[in-house]
Amino acid sequence: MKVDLQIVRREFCDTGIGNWGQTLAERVRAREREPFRNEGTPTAPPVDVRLENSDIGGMNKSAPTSGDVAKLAKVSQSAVSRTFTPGASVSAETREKVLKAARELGYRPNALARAMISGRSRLIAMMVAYLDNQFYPIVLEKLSRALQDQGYQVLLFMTETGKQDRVVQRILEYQVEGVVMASATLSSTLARECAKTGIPVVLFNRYVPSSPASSVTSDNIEGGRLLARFLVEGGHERIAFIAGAEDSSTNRDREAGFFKGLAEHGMTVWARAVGGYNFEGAAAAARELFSRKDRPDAVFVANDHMAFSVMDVLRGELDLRIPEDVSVVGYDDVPEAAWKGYDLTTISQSSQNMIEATVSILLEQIEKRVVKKRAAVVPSELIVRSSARKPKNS
Amino acid sequence: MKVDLQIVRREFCDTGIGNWGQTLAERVRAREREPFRNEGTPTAPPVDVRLENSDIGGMNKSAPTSGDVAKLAKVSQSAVSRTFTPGASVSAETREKVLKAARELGYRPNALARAMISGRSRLIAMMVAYLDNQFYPIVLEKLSRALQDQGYQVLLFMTETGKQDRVVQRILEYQVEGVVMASATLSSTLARECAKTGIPVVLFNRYVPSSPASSVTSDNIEGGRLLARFLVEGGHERIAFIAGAEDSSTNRDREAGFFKGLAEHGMTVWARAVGGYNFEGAAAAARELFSRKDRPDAVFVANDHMAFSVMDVLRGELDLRIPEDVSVVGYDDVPEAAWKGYDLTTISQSSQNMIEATVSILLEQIEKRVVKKRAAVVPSELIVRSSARKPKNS
DNA sequence: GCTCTTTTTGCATACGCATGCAAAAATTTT
DNA sequence: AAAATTTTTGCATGCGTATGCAAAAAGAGC
Repeated sequence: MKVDLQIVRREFCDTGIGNWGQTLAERVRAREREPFRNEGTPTAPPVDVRLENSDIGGMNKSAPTSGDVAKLAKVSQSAVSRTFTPGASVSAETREKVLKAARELGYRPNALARAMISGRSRLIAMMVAYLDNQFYPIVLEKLSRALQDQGYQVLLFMTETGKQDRVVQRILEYQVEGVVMASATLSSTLARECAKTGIPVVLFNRYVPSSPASSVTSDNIEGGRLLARFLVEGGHERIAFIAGAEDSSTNRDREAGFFKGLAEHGMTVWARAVGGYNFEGAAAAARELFSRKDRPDAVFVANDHMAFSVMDVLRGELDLRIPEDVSVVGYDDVPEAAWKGYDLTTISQSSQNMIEATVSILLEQIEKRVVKKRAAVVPSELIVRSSARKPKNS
Repeated sequence: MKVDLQIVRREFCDTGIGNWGQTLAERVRAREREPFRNEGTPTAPPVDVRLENSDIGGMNKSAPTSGDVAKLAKVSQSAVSRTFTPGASVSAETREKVLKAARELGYRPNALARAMISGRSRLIAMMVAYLDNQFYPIVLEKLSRALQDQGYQVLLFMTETGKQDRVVQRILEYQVEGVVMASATLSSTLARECAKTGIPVVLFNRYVPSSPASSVTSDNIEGGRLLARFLVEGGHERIAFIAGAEDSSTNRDREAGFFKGLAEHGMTVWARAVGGYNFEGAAAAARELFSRKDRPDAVFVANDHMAFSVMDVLRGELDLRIPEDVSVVGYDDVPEAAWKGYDLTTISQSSQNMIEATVSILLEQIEKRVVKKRAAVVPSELIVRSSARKPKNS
């Protein structure tokens, strides 16, 4: 077994020899005449490593088990298990023996077996519908890191409208200990299905009163109000709104707060269109709103992702200047909003805070084995940039 | 057991009552006076669902097993297993009985147990260092979808430089059947570590000659050449380069191809700086290159992500016009490159093709149980937009 | 030294499922 | 109708680990 491994490694070394620079030069030269090459030949000759039942010389090598370690360390399998279980009762002496043997064999506990026996998979499912709105990749990254730090892993599930049921089945088959549904447009019956099984579900950036699932949102209503006030105080008179997906709670709340905010200043919305939270929809909505005469002089686009599209249409197609002719504000404060090409005034919903709330809700419910509906609302903050005319006195 | 569930559900319904509109209005009103509220009280009273060892009335309810289904259907456990194993030998009659019982109990096969016994976890690890460069979220999304379609799931691992070893341990503990390392800056010894265990590893967007891991890249050398030619033919005379991470293969190849391309037209690079594939590094590099007199009239930035930052500095801080004063080209063709605020001329490395290659390499090696180094190179295509002066005759 | 308490250890079992094997049932052939 | 063949079924076992339990070992106190 050890010998086998050595052979394998020597093979790798043999074929991999040659320093980087030379290899690179070769590759450059090789491509000088033939510009494109699909599935190009590997620079180094392929290295074959046959595994599996070659039955030559007896046992197939496979990952060492706790039993193997036990045998080598001359202790029981339980001792090995306890060595790798924090808080279990092992003497320092046997622990050392076990660790030594484990190192020698390259032993790693099998997380799946552990999950089975202990009923704790340490897996959290993350359901996402799309990752092109930059808000979600960032959430995914932060959530994944936070959970990793707590000893959990993220199992990723991409959903498509229509196929969501099957995805939920898969999630449950994998015995995940919690579910984060991060998409504004996921069917809420899914959350109920999950909750039926007793695993905690967090609707991320979404709130459904009738659902048993917990939720984490920013204060979308307040965010909408802040934007309304900002635009009104900026002296705008024809203020429009471009909605996201109309059946999403984020859109409803942002819109409700926005309208409320307008009303508080004695105004109403000048025009409204629906962008569906996607790029093309937003562009179409912008064309619709701004090609009539009496066009709006300001527009709140329900999220940043759409706002970029709207700004492209306004400047590129309709020759309008931002913010001189039209003010544009968005929602989310994704990184691109700070890029100078857009410099978008927007509402920051702190992904950091939202992640922390999510993790804390999940872990609490997992550990206490109590699924309790919680709704965390993190504050919204107005981020003023240059895409909208500012109030005089601020 | 069934009764319990009913109770739980009724509780949910009771608290969740009230149509959306009313709830919304309430929430709006509730916030009129107190603008911000952290961890706000949930709109609906919390719903408690106690699970677990209440020991009242005997058994705890837990997920039904194949044994439970077998008992109800009056067949053996094997029959249940075979019903859920495609291609196994079951008569239509018993299959029906089993399915009926399964439906009745809400049975779902336990993927972890299945993985243990069959040795096939159907889990693929995806290692990523960061998701702020939009190229990677897109890859993650597409890869995840593609694998899902093949019956696999993606287990996500975020790595930080320094903590990578621990992450690899975790990956291996979860018995993943394959690993995709999607980051230009991952230590290559990790790939070797994985390969030692006999599971296929694909370096995504990275190539390491000395590593046993397979790789999928775009033709970075050719891409660099194409850009060089494009800039030269565009009449630029002082062409600069801003590198990414210097130890990454993407940067080396892009740079090598670019220099080669310049050389083919009798030119050499005018200036060079290092941006490290991150936003701030790129900005600093731009300031460095463009604040001396005799500033470049064109710059190739090693990826789009950095290019956006460079463009912001050029236009925002240095008051240069693009492309009139400076031409900028990037690499990757991330979605933002098409946004009108940047409209970046770049090289498209087709994530679609790269994903397909990745999946095909992985699945082939998983199924045949043979780990063989393969290096797929997908073609690079020049995408001409407006951020760089174009050649006269094209 | 001996008893009493605390810690350590190994045994045995269970987690939920897949699968080889042989018996049973169904089907085909003679 | 009996024999030969094919299909279906159940039994038993094992995947790799965690853990309750009782036996063994190690300390503590006298």
